[in-house]
Order: sequence, then structure tokens, then C-alpha cells
Amino acid sequence: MTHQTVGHPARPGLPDDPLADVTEPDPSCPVEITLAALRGRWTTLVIRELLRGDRGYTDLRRALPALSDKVLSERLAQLAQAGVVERRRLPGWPPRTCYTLTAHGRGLAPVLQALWDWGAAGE
Amino acid sequence: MTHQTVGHPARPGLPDDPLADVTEPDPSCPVEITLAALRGRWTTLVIRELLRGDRGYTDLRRALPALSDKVLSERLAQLAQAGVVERRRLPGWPPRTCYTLTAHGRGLAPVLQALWDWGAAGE
DNA sequence: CTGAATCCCTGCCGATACTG
DNA sequence: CAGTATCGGCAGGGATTCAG
Repeated sequence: MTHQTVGHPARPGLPDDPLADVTEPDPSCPVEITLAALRGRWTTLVIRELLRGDRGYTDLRRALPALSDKVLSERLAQLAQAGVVERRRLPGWPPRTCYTLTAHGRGLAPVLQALWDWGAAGE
Repeated sequence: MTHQTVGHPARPGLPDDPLADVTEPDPSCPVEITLAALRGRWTTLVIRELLRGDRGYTDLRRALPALSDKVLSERLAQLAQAGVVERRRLPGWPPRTCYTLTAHGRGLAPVLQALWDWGAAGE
């Protein structure tokens, strides 16, 4: 059990942590770390695809036809750097790469669910 | 009970909804609605301040000193449009405005918590 | 097949200055 | 006190092209 509810008696809905008091945008703030991982057009859709199972580069292109090579590469690199996805090059020819969510990446599922719930509830 | 768990038997972590199958970024996707509401530098910090209680314009400026007038105005307008905050003009002089989270806006607390948890757990 | 490099264009962000 | 107007810089995103 690595996350969920640190206990925040006096602050409804906000963690009881010094970083919760930052007075300006701070890349080390957990909230910003997560938003940075999700940042950019297409990012959440790529994650959604990978939540459904491992995918190759071409699988992703086929699932998201309007997504350009450049942006797909960018997103996969960004997500790899954030520790969300892992690349595995498969031996043989033609060259193939398999993209998998890391354990950390799979942890985004409840985050996306929370985003979905609020957006669906709202307004 | 307006949101939370539609029931998604076959899709771990993802809602069972046709919109979950969109093949390109779609502003009506709940996830994107939420991300749009949170988009932009300073946005989450403004929300955090308001989660702690109602604030006036100057209160917010004092709490976030590095935030410029223009951006604060932009954020408050954006959040008002998203139905997250409500403005109340107080009568009398000098002019005062009180910013309050709507019920919908208060619902962002668990979302921010989820973002915090993942960012704090990770990497 | 799987990417990375380039070019261009748009939109966001901040600083400054000004109004009711 | 509570904003709005304008300007400039810079980063994000798409189309195309090139490489391993």
C-alpha cells in the first residue's frame, strides 16, 4: 500500500504535507508531477490504449489514426521518461517494439477514473 | 449520487462508456473536461487556496505573490466558466469580490488527491 | 517497421501599463 | 480594490521528410 490517504484531519481533501503549502508552481510537487506525466494532447488516449494491454508502435497508430508519428514518438518518450511505460524491443525482423505500462503506470488507472468521474458528473 | 463507479467489469480502471472509445482528442470526453478545468500554470494552486476557504482577490494575490494580475484574472474567469468557482461581489466601498468553490468545484478535492497520491508514490 | 529531425504556426504565459 | 489591454517570447503540436 503505497498511496491513498495519508490522513489529513484539518485539511479536507488536501494532503498534510509541507509541499501542499508551496506558493508558486513547483515541478517537485506531486500534483504537478502527475499533471506533467499526463500533459499534452493525446497523452491520456495513449495511456488508455496501453491500459487495455501491451501494444506495438503500429498497434497504437492504428488505434489512434489521427495521431502523427512525431507526436506519438514524443508521447512514448515522455511516458517512458516519467516511468509510466516501458519499451521492449523484440528480436527478429521486421523490427518491433512492445510498449507496456509499468506498475507505476498502471497506477494511473484510478487517477484517470477520478478525472473521468468529475468530468462526467459535472456541470 | 451523481458519479463514481458506473461498473466496468471487463475494463479494469476504465469506465464502461462509449466515450471511452474515442479515437482522437474530444473536448466532450470527461477526462478532457477535467483536464481542461485544471489546465494552465497556477490553476491547481488557486483551487487549493479556495479549498481552504473563501478568498478575496487580494487574499489570493497575497497567498500566491508571484502570480500576476493578468493570470489570476484569467484563471478565475476560466474556473468560473468551468463551474468550479463562483464570484460574489460584496456591496460597499472599496469594491470587494469573494471567490467560493461551487459544490462541483469542491468535488475536485478527490481528483487533486488522486493526482497527489500518484505523484507522491512514484519514481 | 520504428522512430528522429526539421519547419512552421498557433496559443499560452508573463511584464507592463491603464480603467472603473 | 479589482480587474482589462497590449505586446513579446517561448513551448506545444502537426505535416513532412529522412534514417536504422
